[in-house]
Amino acid sequence: MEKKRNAFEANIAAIKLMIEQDGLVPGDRIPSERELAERLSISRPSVREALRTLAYLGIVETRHGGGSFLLNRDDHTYIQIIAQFLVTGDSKFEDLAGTLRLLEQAALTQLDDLSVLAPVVSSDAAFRETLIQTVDNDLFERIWRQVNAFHKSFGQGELYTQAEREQLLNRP
Amino acid sequence: MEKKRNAFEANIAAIKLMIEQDGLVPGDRIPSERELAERLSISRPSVREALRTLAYLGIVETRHGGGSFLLNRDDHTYIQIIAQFLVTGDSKFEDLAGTLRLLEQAALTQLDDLSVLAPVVSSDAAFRETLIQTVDNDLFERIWRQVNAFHKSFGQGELYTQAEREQLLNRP
DNA sequence: CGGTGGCATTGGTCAGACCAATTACCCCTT
DNA sequence: AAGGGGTAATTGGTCTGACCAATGCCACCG
Repeated sequence: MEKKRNAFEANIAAIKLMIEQDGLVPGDRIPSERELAERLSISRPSVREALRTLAYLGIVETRHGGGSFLLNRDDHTYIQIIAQFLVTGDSKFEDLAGTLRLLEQAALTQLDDLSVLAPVVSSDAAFRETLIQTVDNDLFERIWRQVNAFHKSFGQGELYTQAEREQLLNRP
Repeated sequence: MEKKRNAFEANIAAIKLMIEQDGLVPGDRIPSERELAERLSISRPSVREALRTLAYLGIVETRHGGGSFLLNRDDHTYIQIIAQFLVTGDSKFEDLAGTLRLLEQAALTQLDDLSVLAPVVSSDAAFRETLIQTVDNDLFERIWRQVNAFHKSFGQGELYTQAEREQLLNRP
């Protein structure tokens, strides 16, 4: 019952919970701001503060006069938006590349048949995409995809050179 | 110039620009909501919608009665936000355990000196915690921590048996 | 039957008010 | 003069109500 402390975040959680309980799926329209305010017993400005944050994170989309809609999880743009604030993020950029290498290294140790990678060894993106999909773990794949999107938002090129990719296929 | 399209995002950009132009550094106090509204020629509710989003992303912190302060970028709570959305909803439980194993497998391949793990081989939690820390990658560690927390919330016990942990130390 | 204009709905923005927490400041005591 | 305490000003938190702007629905008209 820690009520008073985080009313704002509680409102965000309440809206997300309501979306869940109403069984809304991506593309569905969510209740109007006025209806949300009434159902949650909060004011419309409070609803809006939560809704704008969700919209900024790319979880919902609002159309003037039309309503608010639940977006696909893959449409989330918050990573690019957050990256906008990381003007001095060079030190953390190494974390991104390092994490990607770790994730892909893990996938590689799981892989028995390396032949599936041979056709895509010439493309960095396709090579890594294929590698991750061999794991067949939805959560793992989502994590990789988000980190990769974050990494790409910094405008970097290939993660491995062609020679590195070929070497990875011969090692294990 | 700028279109009417995205007044909200324009407000966020304007606040960010003002922070830059005022030469504010992490820890500094930013102008009050009322002053921001006046300087940007927008209403206080509009200022609040932008500020609340920045606060949710961990870029600023607001203290009731005290003001709003610029946070250190190294806090990067945005990673927590990203992780929070990665590990919500329909993640299958077996994906959680599988992802943890993958992450720890990746850490293991990076580790040269296995002796640091010997003292903690008797404890599943300590073993895995120590293993992750050897990577020295903040983003990687946070991702692991979030997945592990979610896994624990399902009330599961040890991820590896004692025999499995000892085997991991002898393999490479 | 199709187009179209009006009206209800919904998001966008604003002004003002009041409460709650914090901070600043002045005055009194020592 | 220095320190402490209490009060007023400042600031964020929330709400009410209002009006504008964009959209969508639907009855009406051609």
